[in-house]
Amino acid sequence: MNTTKKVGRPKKFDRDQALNTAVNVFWRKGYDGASLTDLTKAIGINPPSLYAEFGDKEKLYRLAIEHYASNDACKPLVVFEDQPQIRAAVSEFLNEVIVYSTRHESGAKGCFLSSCVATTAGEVEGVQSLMKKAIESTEKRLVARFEKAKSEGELGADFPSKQRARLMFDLRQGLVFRARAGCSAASMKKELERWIDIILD
Amino acid sequence: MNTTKKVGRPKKFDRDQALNTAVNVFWRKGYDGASLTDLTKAIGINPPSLYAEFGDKEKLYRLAIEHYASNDACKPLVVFEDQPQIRAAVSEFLNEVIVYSTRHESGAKGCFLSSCVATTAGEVEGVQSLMKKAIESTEKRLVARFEKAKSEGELGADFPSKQRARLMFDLRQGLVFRARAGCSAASMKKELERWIDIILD
DNA sequence: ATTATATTATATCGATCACTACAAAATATA
DNA sequence: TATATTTTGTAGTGATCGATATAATATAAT
Repeated sequence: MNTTKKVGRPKKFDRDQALNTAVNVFWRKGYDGASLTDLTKAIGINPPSLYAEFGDKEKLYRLAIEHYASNDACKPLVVFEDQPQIRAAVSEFLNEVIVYSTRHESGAKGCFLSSCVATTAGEVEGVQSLMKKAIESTEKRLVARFEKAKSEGELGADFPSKQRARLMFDLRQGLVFRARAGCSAASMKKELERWIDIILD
Repeated sequence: MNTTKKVGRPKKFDRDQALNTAVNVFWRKGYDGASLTDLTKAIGINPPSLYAEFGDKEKLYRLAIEHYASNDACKPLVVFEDQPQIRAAVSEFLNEVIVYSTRHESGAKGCFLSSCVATTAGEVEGVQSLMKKAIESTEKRLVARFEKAKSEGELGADFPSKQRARLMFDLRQGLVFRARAGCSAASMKKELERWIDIILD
């Protein structure tokens, strides 16, 4: 009864797709580097439509961050949760980090949060707390996967899930930083096996 | 014979100090977020002086990056090289990373390269290669310190210096990212002992 | 058909951006 | 003292920034 057609001229854009496009533009150019012209042209709408839908540039930016953080835009996490074997999960997580930070659809390298949003943490209101939330939420999911492996007997009962989740997450930052600097996927995959050992003990 | 006084009105600023100030401004606001007004006011000069000395904003930015990378502005590296014992060196390196990424004179959190310059890697010409150079130069110095410890018998002859240098460097990115997100120094120091073990085997 | 509603596209707004022309000021040299 | 040289401070430049007022357009309801 509420999914029926609405009165008035129909929108010519999809909100989620627009947010996804906005993420990609911000990812490539940064918050200050991305102009309203960049954003509206990429989304395919005119400024008034953008302002009616998202408020202003700052609000759009925060919405883009939330969209990225919530929408499984960070594929490595999904892979990590879905792999049935824990060692394969860790391996695929790190592999996927390398893939998505070197070949993302946005054309940008690295990670949206750590290679781009981080710059605005002290400048744009609310960004720092969004970053912290994203970190906590990600670590929580990493820990949960380790705990699942423990309950299934894949990992010992004394396996320090929280510690290893943090370790894996921090190592990830190194990879996406290298990717942003232009390091090749191949060069980053070299040490991967050793890292898996370290993470799983 | 060439350190004598120069003809013409004397400059009222020091080039190195100006570059240091520029680093701090860029660190806080990012490349696009830092306006010429921000920069000239912080340095204490007028726009024409800045342009005569540094060319333009983009060139100043690249010079600031080089200044930061070359001038031991990254204190953890210096500490790592100076500590006589290798375990203390690793410990002090990580400790110093946490200190300088949470309490820097610029007022900004994180690391200039990974929390700020990274954003402009695909946008400002030459930045990506400067980042890569900084990574390679840093890793070379880390490796050299490990090799020194090997030659002094502190580490076994089979210690994989290159691998551990990369590991330590990548873990560092995690710390500075957390710092940028507002994580406290105390919360980051918790896992530190474990990390030292991992790095030194 | 007419009306109400919602989104569109056009054409801008003042403010700020990076940058510079110009002349006064401060030094060394002649 | 006079001249050459260099940097300074003032006062702007056109361009682009984020954001909007206005009116045309496209739908549903009457």
